[in-house]
Amino acid sequence: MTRHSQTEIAVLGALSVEPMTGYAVRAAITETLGDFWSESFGQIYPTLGRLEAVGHVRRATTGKTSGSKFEITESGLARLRDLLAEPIDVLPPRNGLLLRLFFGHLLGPAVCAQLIGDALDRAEAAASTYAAVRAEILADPHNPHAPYWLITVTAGERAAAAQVEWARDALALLPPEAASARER
Amino acid sequence: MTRHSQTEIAVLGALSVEPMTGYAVRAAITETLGDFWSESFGQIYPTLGRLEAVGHVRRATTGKTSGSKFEITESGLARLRDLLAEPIDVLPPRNGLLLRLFFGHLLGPAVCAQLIGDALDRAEAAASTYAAVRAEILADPHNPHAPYWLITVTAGERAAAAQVEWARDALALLPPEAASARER
DNA sequence: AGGTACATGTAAGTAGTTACATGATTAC
DNA sequence: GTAATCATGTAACTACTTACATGTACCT
Repeated sequence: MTRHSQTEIAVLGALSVEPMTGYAVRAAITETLGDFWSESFGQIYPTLGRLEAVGHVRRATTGKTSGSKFEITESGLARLRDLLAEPIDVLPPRNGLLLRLFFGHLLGPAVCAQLIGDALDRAEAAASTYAAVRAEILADPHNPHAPYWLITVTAGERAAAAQVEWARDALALLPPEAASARER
Repeated sequence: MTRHSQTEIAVLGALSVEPMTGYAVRAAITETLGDFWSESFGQIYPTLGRLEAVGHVRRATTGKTSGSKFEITESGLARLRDLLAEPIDVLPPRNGLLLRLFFGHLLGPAVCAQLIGDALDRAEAAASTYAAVRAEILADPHNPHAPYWLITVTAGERAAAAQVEWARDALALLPPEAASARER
């Protein structure tokens, strides 16, 4: 059972919204999907090449000598629908923060407090950006994607809020510094 | 900047709690850290071999002919402390569910409702198991790991609760079936 | 003219999974 | 005796990242 790349979904998905260069695909993914997806150039260009070879994507030259816009073809759109309908290939979880905290006894309360505090800051920062994204989506009510994009933003908001609450819980749960600062 | 494996942390961490066989390391990781970490045999045994070669782990033969208990050495414990203190190597996010929902317009509300419903079920199931884990930790109040393990359980509880809330939000946000069942 | 952003790609390497092979021990 | 579980490993493969190489377009 070979696991297959979901990169194709992200690339075809980006091109389904609007034709763009590979460079712009990368920018679109990091800016728009950045909170729950990521791709590097080393993945995007080979993927575009393969998609072009099988006709799921077409290269429309721009006026300029460098760069070309990629646009999705009918078969590419069909392929995207198929891929979206396939079962989700769940990655094994790998949460480095929780792994460290699980062995936090060896690390000591002070270092753990630092780790949790950093996570709290990141979560608060994330939470504050979602409001802006939400407003942006609501500004274009005719976009048929809007309800779905609101669903993903909501996921980000809920997750960030939960992280903030957890971080406060966690700081309260830490043992007092003196008690276990230095034990083997 | 080569990224280095955090597998070593998980393996040394497991052995720091108690000496055990490689097989048991795998079991301990999937059972205890399963919600936020995972390792396969293909990673564990080579890692144990490398750790043994540099003396961070020692093979204590059991009475039986097959299998041997691995135990962490002093240098292994020092190594673990170092690794735990290193900056967390964050994996790029890859959430297949949100990726699909972001392009949910192409998938249609019915399929999306199914995806969200499945996620809701999984989150509710996860939430119900955390209570048992919490009780287990609280049953052994002398364990110095207890506060840290409670912190990780709390993370799981908060995340699961947030998922449940999000799923309900999301189902409410989905456009009515007729509106976008079949377009473009 | 020089710097920054745009644009496309490749090469090398890591981390990880799955599947396979093999055997010992335990429980029934 | 046989099936399930315990136990240790290896081989093949995939996905992915980073770093490099190369060049164009635009702005000042």
